[in-house]
Amino acid sequence: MFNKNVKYFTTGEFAKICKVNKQTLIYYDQIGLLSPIMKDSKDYRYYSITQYEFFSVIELLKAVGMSLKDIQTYMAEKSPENFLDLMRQQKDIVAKKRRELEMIENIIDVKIDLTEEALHLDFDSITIEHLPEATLYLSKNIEDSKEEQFTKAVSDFIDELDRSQLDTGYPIGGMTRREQVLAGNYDNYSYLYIEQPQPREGHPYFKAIEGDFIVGYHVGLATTLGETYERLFKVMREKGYELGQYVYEEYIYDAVIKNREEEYVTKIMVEIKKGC
Amino acid sequence: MFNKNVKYFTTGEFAKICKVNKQTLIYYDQIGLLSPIMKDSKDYRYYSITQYEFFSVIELLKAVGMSLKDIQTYMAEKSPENFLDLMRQQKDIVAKKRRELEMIENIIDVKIDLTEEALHLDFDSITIEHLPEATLYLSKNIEDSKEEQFTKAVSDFIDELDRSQLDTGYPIGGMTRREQVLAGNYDNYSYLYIEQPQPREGHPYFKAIEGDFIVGYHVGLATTLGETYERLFKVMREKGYELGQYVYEEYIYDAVIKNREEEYVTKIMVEIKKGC
DNA sequence: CTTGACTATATAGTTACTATATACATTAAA
DNA sequence: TTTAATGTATATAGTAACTATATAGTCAAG
Repeated sequence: MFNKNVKYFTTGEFAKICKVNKQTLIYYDQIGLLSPIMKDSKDYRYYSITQYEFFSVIELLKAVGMSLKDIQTYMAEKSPENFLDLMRQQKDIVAKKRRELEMIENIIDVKIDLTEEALHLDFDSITIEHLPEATLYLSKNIEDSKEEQFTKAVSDFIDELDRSQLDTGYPIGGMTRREQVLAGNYDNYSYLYIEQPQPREGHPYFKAIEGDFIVGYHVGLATTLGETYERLFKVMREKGYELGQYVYEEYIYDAVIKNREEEYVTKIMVEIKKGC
Repeated sequence: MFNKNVKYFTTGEFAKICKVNKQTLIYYDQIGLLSPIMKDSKDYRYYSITQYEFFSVIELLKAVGMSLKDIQTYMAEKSPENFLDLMRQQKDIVAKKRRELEMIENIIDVKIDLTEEALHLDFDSITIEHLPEATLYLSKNIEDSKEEQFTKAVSDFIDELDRSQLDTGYPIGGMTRREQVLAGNYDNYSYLYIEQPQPREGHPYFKAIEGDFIVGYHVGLATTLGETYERLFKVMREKGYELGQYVYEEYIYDAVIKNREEEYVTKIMVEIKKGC
């Protein structure tokens, strides 16, 4: 829309308009993606303002993730129809990217909330809490699983989190069945789980029961988890409770937040019921 | 949350879980960003499942645009407080990125609409149309401007489009004042403009008047625009109209869509009024 | 006991710039 | 009018974050 074709921009001026490095324009010229409309006898480049519209489409296509090579391939076969096709494809791609960012925003919010909460916790405390019903997405049953089975189950679980966008930012936890806990096998999980604060249709969710829990924190290596379990059970017995169906374990501080394994913090939630 | 520390993943298995190339994990190990929890005597790498949480945070930070170096810098100084700070920063960055993508989605929609419309146009037709009021964002006045002034004005205009997110995907057009058109100076624009279908507060917009226009299309180089203007004026006179305040020019097909300049199409909208 | 699938390292290639070195051109100030 | 600053150019090297390839050692199954 500028027929003032007499008026040209030098490489520096055009780079400033485009908000890129001058070298980038020279590079685009070299690879033949965007060449100046004119070169003078001294090989000085001159760009016309019509080329800005061209440049801004390149930027658009770059922003949606197209490679310069693919952009070039399109530019070699320009037509209104091809442009329409391209735009329609990119529309879907960019919508997907936008939704991904929205998911990341949610995950970040969850991480902020969880970390803020963790900062106010007293890791020495053992409390009896009434927890509301929670929706959990579970892995396959992994109780007594062998190495390959466990590996496969974890792999499948994480695959599904990715595929179905079930990664909410909440930690991945482990549920251990009452009988295993009583036998001292704290690390023989029945399921892995991840909390779903906004459960969606079409997934087989597990509803963690609403009820009373003894909640405590284990600071240190997983190998010494037994000590914390003993402390919890002591309180449980003192208060006249019996072990419920499941015990839940989640990392509060892990390798993402703490350097040394001895500083990792595990939250343990023991389902309890009044002894008869 | 997995104290089944006995169960390890080989590089290949872990790469599959993380959905990355095996070489990428080796690379991360080399730069010290994410090293396996264990190496055996044959230098085989073994990852524990706790490292997946770590990996997924790396992915999150990468997704919001952090460099591996910056991620590494954070990881060297981990603490709940630093993690919180980091997440709060990233929250804003990712929100900005999301809004950018939303803008791109809008631009793509506009480009699709405009291109679809263009496909149904008859470029030989000359029509008299009643156009509704339109909101335009204008450049500085560039009538009779010298080369540097013009360059500066264009540069400032485009800067402002970027800064204030006024790039709607509509073409940048040129408005020429009646007197210049009458004198045959079709290329002496008074203003550049871009249409704003959803005008926002706080900008000095120009309201293109609602009224009758002669609309025609010029196929070919801008240097021959005069011919099309003559055809338009002929129709104008025949129908007993007089030239209104401004003439508007926009590219329908430009370098983004057509290869050869002779195929470019310019839409010309001539404001008209009934002769007295 | 060999075959196929895995592991490792080392090195080179890739993309899209970005920086640097060197040389020539233009412009503004002394 | 010369000189200094700023601009242009090319050529080449460096960068980030992989990715591919070549070569060699390891392991488990038939």
